[in-house]
Amino acid sequence: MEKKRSGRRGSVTLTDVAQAAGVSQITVSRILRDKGPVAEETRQRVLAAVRRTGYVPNRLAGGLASSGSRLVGVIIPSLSNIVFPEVLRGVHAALDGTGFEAVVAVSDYGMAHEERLVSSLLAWQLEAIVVTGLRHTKLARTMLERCNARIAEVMEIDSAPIDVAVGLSHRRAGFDMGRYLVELGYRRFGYVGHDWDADYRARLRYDGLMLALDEAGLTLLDEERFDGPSSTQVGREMLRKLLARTRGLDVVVFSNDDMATGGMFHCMGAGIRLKQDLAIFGFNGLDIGQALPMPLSTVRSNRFLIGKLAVEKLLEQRERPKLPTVIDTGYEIVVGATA
Amino acid sequence: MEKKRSGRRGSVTLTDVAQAAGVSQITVSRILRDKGPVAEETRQRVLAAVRRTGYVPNRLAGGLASSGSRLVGVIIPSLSNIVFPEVLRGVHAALDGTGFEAVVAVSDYGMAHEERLVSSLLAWQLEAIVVTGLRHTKLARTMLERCNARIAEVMEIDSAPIDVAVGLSHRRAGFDMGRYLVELGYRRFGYVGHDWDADYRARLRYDGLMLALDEAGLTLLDEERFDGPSSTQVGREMLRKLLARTRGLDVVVFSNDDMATGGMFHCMGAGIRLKQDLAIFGFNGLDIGQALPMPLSTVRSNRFLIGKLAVEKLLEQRERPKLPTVIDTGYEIVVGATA
DNA sequence: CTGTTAGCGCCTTCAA
DNA sequence: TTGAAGGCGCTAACAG
Repeated sequence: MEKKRSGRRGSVTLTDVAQAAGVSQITVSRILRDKGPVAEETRQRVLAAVRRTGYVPNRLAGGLASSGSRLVGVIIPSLSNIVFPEVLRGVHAALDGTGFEAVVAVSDYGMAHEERLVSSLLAWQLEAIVVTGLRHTKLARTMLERCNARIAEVMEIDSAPIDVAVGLSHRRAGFDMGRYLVELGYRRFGYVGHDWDADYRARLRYDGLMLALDEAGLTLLDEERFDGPSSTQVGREMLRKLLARTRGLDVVVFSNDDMATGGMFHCMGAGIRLKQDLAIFGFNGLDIGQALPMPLSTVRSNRFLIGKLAVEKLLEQRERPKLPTVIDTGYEIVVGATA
Repeated sequence: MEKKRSGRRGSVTLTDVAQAAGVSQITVSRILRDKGPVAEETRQRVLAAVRRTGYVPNRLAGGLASSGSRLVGVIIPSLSNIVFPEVLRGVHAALDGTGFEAVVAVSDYGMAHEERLVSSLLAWQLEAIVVTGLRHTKLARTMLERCNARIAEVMEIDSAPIDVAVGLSHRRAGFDMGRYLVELGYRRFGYVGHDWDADYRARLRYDGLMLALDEAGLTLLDEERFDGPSSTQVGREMLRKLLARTRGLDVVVFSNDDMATGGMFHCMGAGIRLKQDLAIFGFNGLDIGQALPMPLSTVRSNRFLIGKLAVEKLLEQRERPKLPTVIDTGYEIVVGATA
C-alpha cells in the first residue's frame, strides 16, 4: 500500500490522502470524482482525510491522465471595448458550476497575435475554445480545424464557421438601421467611425448601411473615420470635425455607442439640439446610452447572450458535429430619443 | 529509439516528432524550449519535423513533469464594473510575451464564491494568483497562505497582504476628497452610494469622507444608498430621490463615477446647473466622466497599472519572500468642472 | 552535443 | 466494493 513520500514541494498528493485514510489512491480518486461504487463508511473516512491533510488536487495530472482538461480558451480582441467584457460575462455565467475554467487571452485586434494565442492556448488541451469573429490567419484556422476542441466563433454570423458561430449579421444590422432611418425621413446622412482594419465588423455594418442608402437612392454626404479604437472622446471630436466641414446633415450614424455618446456630448456642448437639429444613431445598445438625458437611438446586440450561448452550446457535446451550427442572437432597433 | 505510437486521440506527441526527425524525445524537447546546447543542423531538422507533423505541445504534461504550470489565476468580483476589465487589461499587458496564461474567474462579489474559485484555481498548480481585495474567508486565506503560488491582493492597501498588495488606500482617498471639497467651500454634503457589503471599498471611501467632514465640524445631511451594484441608471435615480427629500445640498459625493455620471444626467434632465446649483463628485476617473460635456470632478485610481504591476511583481521571483510587499499605485484628484 | 532512465500525480483498465 | 499495474506526454538528472 505504501508507495512513496509526498511531492517534493511539500504538496499533498492522492497517495498521502490514501495513506492517511488507509485505502488506495484509486479509492480516494473515485470518491473525489463521485465515480464508481463506494461504501459510505469508506467515503466518510476518506473525506475526513482529505480535509485533515488539506489536499488540493492536481488538475495537470488529472487532465493528463484522463485527457480532458476541463479548460475553455477564450480569445477576445480587446478589454477596453466594453462589449467584450460583456461577452466574457456570458462565458463565465455559462461556466459557473460546471467545473470548467476559462483561460482568457487578448489579441488587441491583431490576427497574427490571435494566431499566436490560438497556438499557446491549444497547448492546454482545451475542450473548447471561443474566438472572436470568423476571420483568422490561415494557420490559426488550420490549427483550430485540426484540434480536438469544440470551437465557437462569436459576434458575427456573416460567413461560415468551423464549428459553431454565435452572433448576429452585422451587414443586415447595418442595412436595417439604414432603412429605418430612411423611413423616419432622414435624407442627409453623415458617418463617424473608427478603425476598420481592426474592427472589421464595424465595416460590415457600414457596408449594410450603404446598401440601404443606395436602395433609397441616397448617398452618404460625408464621413469621418478615426484610425484607432473607438471611444467617447474620439466620437466627440470626429463629430465636431465632420460638422465643421459639412453643413446641413440630417443624421449622423456612428460606428458604435461609445462614439455616438461622444457625438451626443459634442451636441450638448455646442448647443445642437438632438434629433431636431441633428439625429444621432449608434450601435450596441449599451447601458450608458440608455441612461443619458436623452436615450440614444441605436441597435441592440446581445453580448452577454452571445458568450453564454456559445459556451453552453460547446459544452453540450464533446465531439465536433459534422455540420456547423449557426446561432443568431439577433438585434433590435432601440428607438431612443436621438433619431 | 522507437517506443510507441502516437496518442490515442490522434494527437502528435514529442515521440512522433522525434521519430520523424530521427532523434530522441528529449532532444526535441530541448530544442522547443531553447534549453541546453543543440547542433544547429539537428535543430533545423527537428524544427522541420515539428512543422511537418503539426505538433502541438501538451502543457498539462509539461507542467506536470516540470512542476511549473506557467499559469496565473485571476479572481475579480465583477466584469460589469468597468474597473475590473481594466485591471484585467493590465494583467494581460504584463503577461503578454511571457509564456504565461491567465485563468480568469469571477466571484460576483461573493466571499464564499471566491473561496470556491480559489480552491478550483489552485488545483491548476498556479505559479501566481491575483485576487481582488484583502478580505477573504478564513479557508480561502489559509489555502492562499499554504499554496506554492505567489499572491497579489489588488485594489486596496488598507490592511496587510499575504504576499503582495497593489492598489491604493481607499480610506485615505475618501478622506482627501472630503478635505478637498471642504477646502473648495462646500458645506452641505449629500452622498449617493451602492451596495456596501459587496463593494466594501466604497465603504472605506465613505468612512474616509466622514472623517474629513468630522474634522471640519460638518456632517452628512442626507444619503441614499442602493442595495445592489452601481450603474449610471441607479446613480441617476438615487440622486433624484435624494434631492426630492433634502433641499439645499451643496455637493453630492457618489460612490463611483458610474453613479456620478448618472447623477449628472439627472441634473441635465432636471435643469439643475452643475457646480453652480449642485456640485457632483465621483471616484475612479473613468474615461466616460472626462468625455462628458462638463468633465466630472473625481479621484483617479489607476486600474490598469494595478493589474500590470501586480503581475510584474509576481513574475519577478518565483518564491514568496518572507516579508509582504505593498505597492501604492496612488490616486489623484481630477479637478473637472462639476465641483 | 545527445541519449537513457525515472518519475511528475492522476486515471483507465482489468482483476479480485 | 476495492486494488494493482500501467501509462498519459513531458522533463530533470545524469550519462556518455
